[in-house]
Amino acid sequence: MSTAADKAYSGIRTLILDGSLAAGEQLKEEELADRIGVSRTPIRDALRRLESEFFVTRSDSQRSFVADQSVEDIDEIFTLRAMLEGHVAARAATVGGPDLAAKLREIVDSAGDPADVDGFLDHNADFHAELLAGAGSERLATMLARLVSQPIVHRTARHYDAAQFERSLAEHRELVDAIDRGDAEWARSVMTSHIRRAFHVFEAATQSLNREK
Amino acid sequence: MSTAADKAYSGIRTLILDGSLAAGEQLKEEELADRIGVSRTPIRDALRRLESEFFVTRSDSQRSFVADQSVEDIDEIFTLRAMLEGHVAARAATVGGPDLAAKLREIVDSAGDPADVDGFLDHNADFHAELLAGAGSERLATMLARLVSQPIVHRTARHYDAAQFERSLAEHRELVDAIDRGDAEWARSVMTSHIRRAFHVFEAATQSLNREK
DNA sequence: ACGAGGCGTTTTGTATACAATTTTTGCAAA
DNA sequence: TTTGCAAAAATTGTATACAAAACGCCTCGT
Repeated sequence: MSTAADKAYSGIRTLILDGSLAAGEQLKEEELADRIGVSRTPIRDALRRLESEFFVTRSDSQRSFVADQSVEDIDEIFTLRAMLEGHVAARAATVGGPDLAAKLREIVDSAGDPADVDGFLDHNADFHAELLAGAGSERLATMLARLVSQPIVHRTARHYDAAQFERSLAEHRELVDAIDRGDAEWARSVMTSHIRRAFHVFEAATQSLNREK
Repeated sequence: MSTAADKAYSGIRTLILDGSLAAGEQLKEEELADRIGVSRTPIRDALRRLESEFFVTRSDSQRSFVADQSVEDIDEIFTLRAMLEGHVAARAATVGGPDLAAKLREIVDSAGDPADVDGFLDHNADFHAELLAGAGSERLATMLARLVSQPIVHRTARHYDAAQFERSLAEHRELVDAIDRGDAEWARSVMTSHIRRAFHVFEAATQSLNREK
């Protein structure tokens, strides 16, 4: 977070995520520059980066807008994520083997109190990161990073109850078994279910939220 | 191609693809600026864009390098592409239906002389574009665009013989049938084979090329 | 009323100077 | 020789001024 470009990036990202900048709204470089306190140059950098992560879209004539994330969009994101992470799991099972399984098992076993949401999020992030490293595919890692916006993961986890945390852990354990045995298709299936289930938790939470209005 | 940024983008891209800039070589903004005849600002833009398309990577400390595309990298690209385009085909079959099939059939039927490589490439691009539009997923379209470097598609097609062009057309026709009937899994399978086969043509061509040395 | 075209305003694009950072170089001491 | 360190050089980051392009509004003609 040391450079102005990073400041611009996380600044704009935050403004979008907390709703200060509404979906569909136009992003004006100069206005953002004033608001964040840097010049237009790092703002432009940040906009390009946010564009690559689908937070911002550009019109045919280079104007930037806040991308809207409807439920359909989020469904699409989870679908793509399930596909890509399923592939990661399969690859990890093929190339990682028992060595990778051992490392992952260590992470799973160190999981703390299921009631601690932040602890779970850290553990979850560690697990997925180690798995991604184990699959050894740079491109895949980059594509996933661009696709998976952590705020969505966090919002999803905040709606987990104790049983769901347990289930998530159990899925991780099953995934480790699949990788230990080198069964790619098993690993893929477990991961796909894992992500799809997360989507439906998210969806249910969103709907109940909308009903409240 | 009207702006300086576009000029920088395609200029650098060309330098990479024709080998003037070797894989792993460092890209210096000022040097590129001199070489292409624009200032550093549009060069930086272009580098970010090329980075999002996996042509350029950046070190931990922001230096840019030409990404090397080994056979393993290309295998990975085709694998990811097969997965994503397979998904496009499945989605197109689900949401597009007979209407989309009719549009696609029109394109397939207008295919010209199989011996005309450029004609085939145009036809092929039209077909895949229409299919992508039919699937109606912005994010998927963007991800694919970033992943699929047209030069690789072109290089692959240059190694097709008449029988392979015919087979490619036949696969397109089968895909249209699958979409017409709304059979998502059929569509996915056809597309996956279509891409995997293209990979192996590319691979074979590359290997025979290496043997010549 | 309605569309075409022109003109001022707003917004993005580009060049350039300077600042900050990283890498390399050169030299001295162990 | 090797290591550590500091100065120099190379490279990227940032601000800013000006250029170019896009947009919106208004008028004018039909």
